[in-house]
Amino acid sequence: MGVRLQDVAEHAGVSMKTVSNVVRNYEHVSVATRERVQQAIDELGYRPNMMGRRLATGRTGLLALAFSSVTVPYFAELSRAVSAAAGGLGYRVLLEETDGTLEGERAVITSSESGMVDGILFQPSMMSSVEISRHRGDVPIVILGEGAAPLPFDRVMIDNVAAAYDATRHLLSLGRRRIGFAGHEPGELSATSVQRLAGYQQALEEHGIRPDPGMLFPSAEISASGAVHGVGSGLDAGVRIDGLMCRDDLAAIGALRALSERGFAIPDDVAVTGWDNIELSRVMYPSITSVAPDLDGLARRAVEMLIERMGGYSGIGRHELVDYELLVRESAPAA
Amino acid sequence: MGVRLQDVAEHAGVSMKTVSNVVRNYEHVSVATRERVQQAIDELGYRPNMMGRRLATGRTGLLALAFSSVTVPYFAELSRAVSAAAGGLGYRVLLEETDGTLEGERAVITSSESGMVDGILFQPSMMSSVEISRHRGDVPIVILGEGAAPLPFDRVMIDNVAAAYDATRHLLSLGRRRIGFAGHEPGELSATSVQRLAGYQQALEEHGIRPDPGMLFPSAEISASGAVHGVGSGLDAGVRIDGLMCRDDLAAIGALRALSERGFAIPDDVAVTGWDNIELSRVMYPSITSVAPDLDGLARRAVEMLIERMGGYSGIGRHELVDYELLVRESAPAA
DNA sequence: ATGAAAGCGCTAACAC
DNA sequence: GTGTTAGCGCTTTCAT
Repeated sequence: MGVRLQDVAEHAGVSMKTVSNVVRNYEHVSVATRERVQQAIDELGYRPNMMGRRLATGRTGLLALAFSSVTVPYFAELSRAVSAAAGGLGYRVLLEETDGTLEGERAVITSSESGMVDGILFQPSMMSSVEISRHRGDVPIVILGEGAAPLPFDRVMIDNVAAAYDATRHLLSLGRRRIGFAGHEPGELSATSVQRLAGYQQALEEHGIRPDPGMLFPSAEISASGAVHGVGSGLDAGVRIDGLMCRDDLAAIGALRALSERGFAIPDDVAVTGWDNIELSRVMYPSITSVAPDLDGLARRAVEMLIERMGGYSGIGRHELVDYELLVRESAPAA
Repeated sequence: MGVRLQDVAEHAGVSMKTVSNVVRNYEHVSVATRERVQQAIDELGYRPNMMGRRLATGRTGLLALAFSSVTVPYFAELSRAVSAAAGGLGYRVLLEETDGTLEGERAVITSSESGMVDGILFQPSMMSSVEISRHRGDVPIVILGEGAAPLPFDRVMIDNVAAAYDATRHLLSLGRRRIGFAGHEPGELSATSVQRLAGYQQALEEHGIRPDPGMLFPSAEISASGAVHGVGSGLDAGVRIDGLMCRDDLAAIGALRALSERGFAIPDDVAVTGWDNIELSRVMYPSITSVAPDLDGLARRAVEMLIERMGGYSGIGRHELVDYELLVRESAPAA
């Protein structure tokens, strides 16, 4: 294999300990020794072996970020934010995809116990709080998003009910009254959908509008094409709306297509809002008015809390909210 | 820390070796012993420690997949394909983002030498062939895509010139004659842009059309919004086209916006093609005619070749092509 | 079929 | 300031 610490030590005529000290920038090393060792390192092209170090120290410098799929733009953008936040604190990020299945989520939790990572940032979609909390590993977990979160765990999210309320109010301020909701699950609702629907409903009721179950357009799958069909079949069944709040930007993109295909003008006939502020929401035509979570803030707090846990902090679960903002764009412009 | 092999051995009243044999499904273990050990494993909740194993075996079971950014939909979809292919062969995939910078790419190559992964799938964008080939580590590398690829390395890609030729021919078959190209770099071209432009040019010339440099719409950045500006400013400068071949689907999405904003109907006024067949290309309105690489085939071959290299194969670099297909959709429908 | 013991590459007491 | 040495958890000859 490659060059070992031992080899460098011999080459420089010092002990392994000294080389190790140099490699890890330990301060109490004489300048002369340091130089000599560094030269040996360069000459031999020595690279420390992470596995050996891990075994000796008990830590890997790796955090896992687990979510359903990296092909969901929001998660891809979340990855960048988390990588940046973690990188700034000396950690690298290992992406784990769960496929949004129970088995996938369980596999992530289980494999985390194999010592590959020092901590996990987990955005659950299927696992229940009780099941997550059964995880009694020594690897700390911080929950991302509004999914199940056992009380003892830290969690970071935005206030989904409030943001959904704001988005719906925006649609109401445009004079829209027949406001639908699109993109939620057809059967049992995810926590995400529950909260966003709650904010939507609250805003309508405050305006004296009784939410109409007929104006709910579920998606067979949580994706853009799912929304194309969900919204499309509702429209074909004769449902008429003048506003549409979508569970996420992907659903909004699908809704845009379903509406356009049928000749509805956006925003004139139907004003549409999305959620997540993914990059493409700015490029769509029309661009999409969207709830924009403070992704950097979310990532930063999540990583900070995780590192505190890894450091031994064992206080009660902290549930923190980060900011969000309604970005008003063409699909539902200012009044 | 957690439960060790040692603990299981004591609990079951056998040696570590025997437990190890059971864990790794070694066949020569008596049924009785196996059962007893398995029970001890279950009772204690033992999970093998990957790091210890790695140190002892010299392998991690991890492959790195390196590309510029996971927020590029094509790379996200590539990740899925690679994960699936690798998973089937007993490997997990570690995603490495290079940010499309030289430092980022160098960091990936360098850190690979720290023993974290057994092999690397690398889609270069900046590093030159000579620099890549200077990598004399013991970690095998397989190159993905049409970027720089030193001869001694294996590489998998689709025939970019041929695919670009096909896409342009499709536009020509629609009767379009003023066909532009959008989304390439404004300055020095990437290998990707070079090849796609070559196929585009070839098709035009074969049709007796002299490629017009004025119909080239570079993007300040390789992204959808880059294309919005690139195509937009060309249009505003008075360039008129009836067909547009885009370097990738993101550029096509940007072009769609730039054209629509200015009142051009797609495909009637301008027929547009993309590249990569990302999920959203099917959902756009109009949906995007796109060059669809056989992603699964590409991922499978790449992983297979990498594993062969990891297994010690040291033949000359194999440069393989996988299939592609022009998916005809609304933005440039069949004639 | 199972056990004993020697490492894999590195770190961390503990000496000096 | 630097060297010695004992592990970290696991695999793996080599015996038995």
